[in-house]
Amino acid sequence: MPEPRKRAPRGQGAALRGEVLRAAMELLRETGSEESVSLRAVAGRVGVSVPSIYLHFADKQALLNAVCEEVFEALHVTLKEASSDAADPFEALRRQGVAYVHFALANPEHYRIVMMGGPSDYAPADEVASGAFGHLLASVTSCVAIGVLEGDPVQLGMQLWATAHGIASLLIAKPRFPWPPVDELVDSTMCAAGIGLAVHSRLPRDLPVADVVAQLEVLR
Amino acid sequence: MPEPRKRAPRGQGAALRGEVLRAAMELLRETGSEESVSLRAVAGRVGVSVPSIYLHFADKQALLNAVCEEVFEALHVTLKEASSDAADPFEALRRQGVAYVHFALANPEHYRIVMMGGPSDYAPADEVASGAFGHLLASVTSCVAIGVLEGDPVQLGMQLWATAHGIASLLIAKPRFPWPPVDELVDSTMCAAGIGLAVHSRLPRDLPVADVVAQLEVLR
DNA sequence: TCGCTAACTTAGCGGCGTTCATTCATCGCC
DNA sequence: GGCGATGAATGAACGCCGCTAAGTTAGCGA
Repeated sequence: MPEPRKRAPRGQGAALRGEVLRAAMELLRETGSEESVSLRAVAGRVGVSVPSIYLHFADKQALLNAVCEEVFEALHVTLKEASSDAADPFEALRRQGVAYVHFALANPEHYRIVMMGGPSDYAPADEVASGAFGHLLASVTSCVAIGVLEGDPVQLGMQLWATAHGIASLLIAKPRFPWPPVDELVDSTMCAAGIGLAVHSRLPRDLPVADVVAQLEVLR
Repeated sequence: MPEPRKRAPRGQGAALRGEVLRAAMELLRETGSEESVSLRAVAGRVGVSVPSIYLHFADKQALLNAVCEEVFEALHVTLKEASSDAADPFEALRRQGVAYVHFALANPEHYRIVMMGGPSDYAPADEVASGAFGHLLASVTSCVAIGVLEGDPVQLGMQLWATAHGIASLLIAKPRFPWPPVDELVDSTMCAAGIGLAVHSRLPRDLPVADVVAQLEVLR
């Protein structure tokens, strides 16, 4: 039943690291649940004994963190592609939000361990975090530059991130909930969030929302 | 070391259920991590043997689900109180959002198992879900009635829920992230979300956001 | 006093992450 | 060709976990 693996030649011990990482990601995808990614299951899939994993990963968490790095990078690439041919930075933001949620739904367990895990689960390295988040930040900064958004780009970026994450993580955590059609929910929420930020940032504090609504009637 | 517990009298077997549930919630709060709430730890705290728990809960998940029910109900009460003295339904929504995030941050592990757990972790009973969510829905419906919001109240409610959840769950999952001041982040995001929904729902499709922004200049 | 039964325990299963001492296989070197 | 050195990988075990089956204790009605 198990497939034994040939011992790596002298200098190639590190090859096992890649195989273990690969097996963990596959198991996560195939089983769809983190808890069934046990070291014994990973070792069995690679065709190796359990303690061999400890030659390349300090503990199970380190292995999962390595998985997270991969996922984070894949997310970064996805967001970059999604927004590459946007007409303007605001449109780029919307596309990134939609792509973000779609990525999460396409890789729910991967997304879960990266973004919904325990507080100690994964603290992305600075360069990794600055990858995906930095890309988002660049679009936000462009929006501020052309006057569509106002305020601190970091805070604006986090608010948009939180919005996309809110939809993604709820859809993942509560799949049985009677959600409306996902695409419409995602698109509409991201649009509303963007517009909300644009509008809110240039409103006088505590202006009754009714006044805003009234003013907008002329746009219809 | 452990504190033995006196056997309950004849008809009072169910008393143990309450003690177990209480101990589980306390452990969750004190340790701040779900994984250290083991049946052995719970049983030890109650002063009882592990299998006794199975007299009242089918398995560990059932115990955690019972914890979730308690948390959900507490959340419901919190939201109701927060919005009870709001001037208008839109203000009620904002207050509910802020209270929601504060509740989550005050009870992070409880919030985690209810809202960020595995897909099978907790499917709230209909009457429980309709409690907290129903209350939110009522406020949304009022907003639609007075014309501040437009559209399907259920979808609008879910969008607001997702926004609040996004902030709460990110703050819980990534506590080391350099967040801006929480109160301001929460308040500003909830305001922006509400305004965004109000504005977005009454805009022609694909209206460039720049037009909206230009129109709003008069409000300054 | 006896028996029934609710309330609870003892003992143990298999699986988990982790560790330590050990074995195996390959390499450069004489 | 033999051989020690060393990198690659292992076997066995520990303590914890959720869970189960079988057994024990205590109080009530008859």
